[in-house]
Amino acid sequence: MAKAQRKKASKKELIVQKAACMFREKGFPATSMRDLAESVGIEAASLYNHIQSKSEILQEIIFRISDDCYNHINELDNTSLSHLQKIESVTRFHIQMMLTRFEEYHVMINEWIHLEAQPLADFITQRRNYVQRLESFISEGIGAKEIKPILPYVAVLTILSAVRGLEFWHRSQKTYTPEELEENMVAYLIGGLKA
Amino acid sequence: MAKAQRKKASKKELIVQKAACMFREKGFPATSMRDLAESVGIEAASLYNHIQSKSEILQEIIFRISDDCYNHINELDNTSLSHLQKIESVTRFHIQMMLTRFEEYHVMINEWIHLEAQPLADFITQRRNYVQRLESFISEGIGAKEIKPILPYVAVLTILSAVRGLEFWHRSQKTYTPEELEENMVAYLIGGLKA
DNA sequence: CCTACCGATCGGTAGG
DNA sequence: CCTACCGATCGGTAGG
Repeated sequence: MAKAQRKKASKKELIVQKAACMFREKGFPATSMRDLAESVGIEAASLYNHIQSKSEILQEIIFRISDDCYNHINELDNTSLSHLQKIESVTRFHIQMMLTRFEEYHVMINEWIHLEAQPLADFITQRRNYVQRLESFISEGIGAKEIKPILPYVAVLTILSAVRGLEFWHRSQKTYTPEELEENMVAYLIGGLKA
Repeated sequence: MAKAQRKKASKKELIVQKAACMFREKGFPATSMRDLAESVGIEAASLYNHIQSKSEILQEIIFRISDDCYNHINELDNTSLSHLQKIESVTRFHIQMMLTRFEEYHVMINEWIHLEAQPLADFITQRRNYVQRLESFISEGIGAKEIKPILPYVAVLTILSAVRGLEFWHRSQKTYTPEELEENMVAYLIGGLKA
């Protein structure tokens, strides 16, 4: 890769990171390109040398995370984990996303409505698909008597939403360690599923 | 109450209801007063005969719901419910809020960041207070051996966030009944706490 | 409740 | 990467 390209790519990367922070703090519509430019350290007009549009930035943030989630469950197919262990793995994965890639994950979860028509449709399809695959882990686990009878749909929504609660820890900071939070939440959510 | 006042109050009510719908759909910053006026059926300027400002509407929506939540746990003090039963009652209360007062509850949960400085500070204080009182239900329940040992903070965040998952049911609509959702979620969240 | 309009700010472009 | 600037739209007010 040529030096100029590398430099450009890393500047774009900086813009995307700063944008994730600001979109999380204030929301996508309430973040102006001028605010963003200031936090990057350039003029608003100069942003457009690195990105196409405001909404392109949102797309990048969201689909990077969403693709990572999708890849994670794909990899589970090649393992010999039980159905319950797969659900546990997904739960831990989301908890870690929330704890270590807080800004981007938060933006995906809270700002996806502001995607433009086509990416929005793609996102919704991808998420529905994702939820359905998790539901099948649950229902197969119930069939195998690993998991208590429960509506798989409710179990999946509960797990995926519960993780959002860690947002508040991220705000208040430091009273508990990330490990404590993860272990307690896993014990609650996975323990509650065990047959 | 004079007839003119009653009429005015109900018009304001209509504005607040329509605003709740639109804030939920598009978010507070992305909803313009012109959009809102159109959905009410008047000109944008005329809105200001009934309300003071855009942010006053947001405040009304949020504090109505938030006060109702707060009142609900206050009433629990006068009951002889066990600690676990109190947590169950709170869980059901939030599930019902999500199912029956969807727009306003959703706005409270997702748009509170857009409150102005003073109401924002009030909201954060009230919510922290609320969370702490729920934590004490949990820790007393653990002390009384009604509830499994768990970090009360994690249990409370998990329950309150889990309810947010029902947002997606509200979107997709009708595959399951509200009762099924409530009973399944309560079985999962409360069942998972039982000692 | 409307018409007319305010200053501010938005996302984005031209041209260098 | 900047200066200069575009048309559009924002929340809100004046005056009737």
